[in-house]
Amino acid sequence: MSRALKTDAESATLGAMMLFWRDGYHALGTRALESETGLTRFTLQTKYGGKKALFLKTLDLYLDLFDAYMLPSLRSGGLEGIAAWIEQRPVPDSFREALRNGCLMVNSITEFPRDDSAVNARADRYYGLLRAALVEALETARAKGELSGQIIVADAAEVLLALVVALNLSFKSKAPNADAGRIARAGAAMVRGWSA
Amino acid sequence: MSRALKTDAESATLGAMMLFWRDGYHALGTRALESETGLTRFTLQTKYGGKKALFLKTLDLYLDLFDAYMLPSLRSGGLEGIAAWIEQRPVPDSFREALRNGCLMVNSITEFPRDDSAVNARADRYYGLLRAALVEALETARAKGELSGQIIVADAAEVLLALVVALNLSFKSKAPNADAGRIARAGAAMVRGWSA
DNA sequence: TGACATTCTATCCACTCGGATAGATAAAGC
DNA sequence: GCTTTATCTATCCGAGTGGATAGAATGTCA
Repeated sequence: MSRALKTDAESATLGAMMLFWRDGYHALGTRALESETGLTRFTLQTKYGGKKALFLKTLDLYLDLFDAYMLPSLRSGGLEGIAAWIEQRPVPDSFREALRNGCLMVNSITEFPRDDSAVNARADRYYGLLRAALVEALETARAKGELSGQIIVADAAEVLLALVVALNLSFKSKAPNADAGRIARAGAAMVRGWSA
Repeated sequence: MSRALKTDAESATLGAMMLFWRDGYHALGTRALESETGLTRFTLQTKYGGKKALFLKTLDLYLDLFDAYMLPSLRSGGLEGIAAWIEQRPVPDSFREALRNGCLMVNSITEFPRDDSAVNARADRYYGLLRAALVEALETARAKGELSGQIIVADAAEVLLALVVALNLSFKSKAPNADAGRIARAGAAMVRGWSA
């Protein structure tokens, strides 16, 4: 029974994610959401619970994809793997263009009030995932004997965490001084300098 | 001739800056701007040229203050000065609370489209100011003989630039994993590890 | 084929947005 | 004290917001 949806839930959420990523939450209207994803405003209310609820769903999807596609190659590559990951993040081709809009999570942290607990919960997951992956990557490098004894894994992971976040921000800007390549090259050089 | 303004231009711009800083551009309406700063919506149009123009003015003011109050102590402090600056940014008391909303420039980069040239011009200045101050600080440290010969100033400055940007982002979030202190301590430790 | 459940289409709603305008008001110069 | 000039107050505007709803359309199952 029941009439078919114009767009299945998966592709609607993915399309919405790309739009929120590009425009931000406030700047994207429900009518644009409707015309660009095939999602109906009626369905947005009855099935997704409104704009904000759908947005949080897209944030969750974003983090799922981040965890599934970006982090694995970081975790296992050793020291040179970390450096290479920073220089050229392993982004699926379909996301290459979207990444020019920075990181949906970073963008969302700045766009919502400091005490938005729903967004903070996602931010917590984001930082947690990234930090854990960096720690794992560094510990793998240490186990392989690649890492200088002077390097403290926990501290190095924090510095790399900051580096990744800053890269995500500089992607969003066209300002020449915000050139991401410049930051990435310096970061990769730093990592290579950590070798034993 | 002419009636007096309810609020002088300087305090109106400063007040508007704090509000944009706290709420973001889209989330702050002209009516809230009016009631919280004393600025009149009439004056906003006739003297400032509308909401966006005023916003850009507050961005310029923000960068002026950043240059005048935050960067000098960074430039001149030597290696330990850099580490201390990262751990405890020299923020005037009146801005302590506002800084919980992150950095107005960082927030603005994420909030506006990638090709907003007016915002990009300010972002370019921000990155330029910060990078130059970091380079100067590191070169001062080198001149004093404090800096290890293995450290390349240009690369180290990029890493510190990323660290500062990431700190500004983590201020904005209440997520436990985004704790700024954690990042700052690791960054300061890294800087101290650069000593000769 | 007809009953039923669900979505779609098309409005409608109350509200807010940034901006514009007209008449009242206040300060300075003559 | 009157004129002049700029700002204030109050209102209005058209457009857009997220959300709600009623009737038409569509798909499944008995």
